[in-house]
Amino acid sequence: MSTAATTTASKSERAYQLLHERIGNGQLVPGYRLVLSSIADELGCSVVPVREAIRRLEAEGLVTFERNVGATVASIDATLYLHTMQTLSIVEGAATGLAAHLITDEDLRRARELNNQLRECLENFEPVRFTRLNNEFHAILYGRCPNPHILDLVHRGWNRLNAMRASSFDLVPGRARESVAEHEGLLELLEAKASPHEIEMAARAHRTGTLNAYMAQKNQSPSLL
Amino acid sequence: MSTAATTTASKSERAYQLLHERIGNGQLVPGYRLVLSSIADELGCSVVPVREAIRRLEAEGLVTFERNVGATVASIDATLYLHTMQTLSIVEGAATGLAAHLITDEDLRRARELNNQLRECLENFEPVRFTRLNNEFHAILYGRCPNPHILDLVHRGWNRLNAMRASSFDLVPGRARESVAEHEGLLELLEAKASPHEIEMAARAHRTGTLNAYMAQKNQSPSLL
DNA sequence: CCATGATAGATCGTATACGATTTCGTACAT
DNA sequence: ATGTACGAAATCGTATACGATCTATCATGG
Repeated sequence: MSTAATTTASKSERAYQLLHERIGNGQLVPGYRLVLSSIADELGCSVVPVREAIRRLEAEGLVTFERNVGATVASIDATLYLHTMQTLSIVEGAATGLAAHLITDEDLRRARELNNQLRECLENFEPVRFTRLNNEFHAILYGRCPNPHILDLVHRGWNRLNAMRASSFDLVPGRARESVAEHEGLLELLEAKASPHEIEMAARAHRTGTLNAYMAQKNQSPSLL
Repeated sequence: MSTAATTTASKSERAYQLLHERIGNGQLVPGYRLVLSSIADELGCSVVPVREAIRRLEAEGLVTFERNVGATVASIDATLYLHTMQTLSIVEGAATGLAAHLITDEDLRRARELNNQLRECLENFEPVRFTRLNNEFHAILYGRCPNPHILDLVHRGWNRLNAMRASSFDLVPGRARESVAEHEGLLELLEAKASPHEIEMAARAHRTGTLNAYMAQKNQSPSLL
């Protein structure tokens, strides 16, 4: 009956999505205390669905939960950031490598167009748009990965990283420019039909910010971090 | 007061662990219907904690859940098995590579001892013990990985795979023997202080069952599957 | 002034109850 | 005999209520 999107979403699902979005866009900063009853009141539901939503967020690492104490938005730590980024570099690299031989010319064309738009963002200093387009760019590169589990891990990693960046870790200015250049290198590898392994390692290195070093000394095996 | 282990574990935690174990050891076969009220009765608690436990299991991929219908132990599919194994190969490989430079001589000694015991299991045909010792062996190799997120992913992968094997996919007879030989190769790489990248790829190839092919043509970049 | 213990408040954990949805069996019409 | 409609049973989804546990505040003694 409803032409709009699923209006039959369960309340726990709505609670989950609301909190997920608010954590993702920085409305809920790390350390913020999530009180079940307050959230339930705001959503106009009881605490049971809210509890379930929070446990799901906990499973994704977006909130921490302590028995009889409560939930707080996961706080950030340089080590945590590093670990998350490292994990993402591995799974996203693998996804990109697995997707490489399935990517279409149209995908590559769109990716190249996005990368040009990223350049514009750099010149006009549009960090928000940059982040969005950057996500789109990478989503194209790994999107054809035929293994849904790996794609799921990539999304989880992005979510965690996103939650972190929105709060305190923001783009390192110089890094963004470097990133766009690295994208170019990735596109060239893909267009040249390089081996999946080489593409995987390049995508991984891009995340770890050492693609250039990798390209310079690619005969030597690259360190993981 | 209680000298025994944590008696204060929440009921949802107990429900989770019970179901997790039963799925892991094959008591609950894929396709089995998990009815909240029945489990609640058996555990002597209400349905709310059971529901939470089941959603956790769902998040790990051990059960599937359908709104207003119920939960069933995740059924197995050759594709699902392949995807799970592939994911595990990637994250476990990465974990092993990251752990390589932290592994101790004592670790290697124990690993070698375990591998010898695995050989005994082969000769005496002890598949159950083989599986247990095999898990221990790999746990030693990747155990020193300093990134807890990656370790978590490895454990999730093992759990899913374990749930599958216990039910219908069992050890391929010939593969077990091959596996022990590949362990030997891994140990040699570790003892020789090979590069993390090389160890990562060897560990990954071991999972995908193609270490030998990899060793034979290791100049060429190995395909991911 | 500081340490310690008790009390009150806040919050979580779970039991119970009831409504919503699905599924399955049965009767009926074709 | 087969397909369909209807109704009952089963099961999930969530609201509400109450007990358990933690935290913070404050009084008391050193």
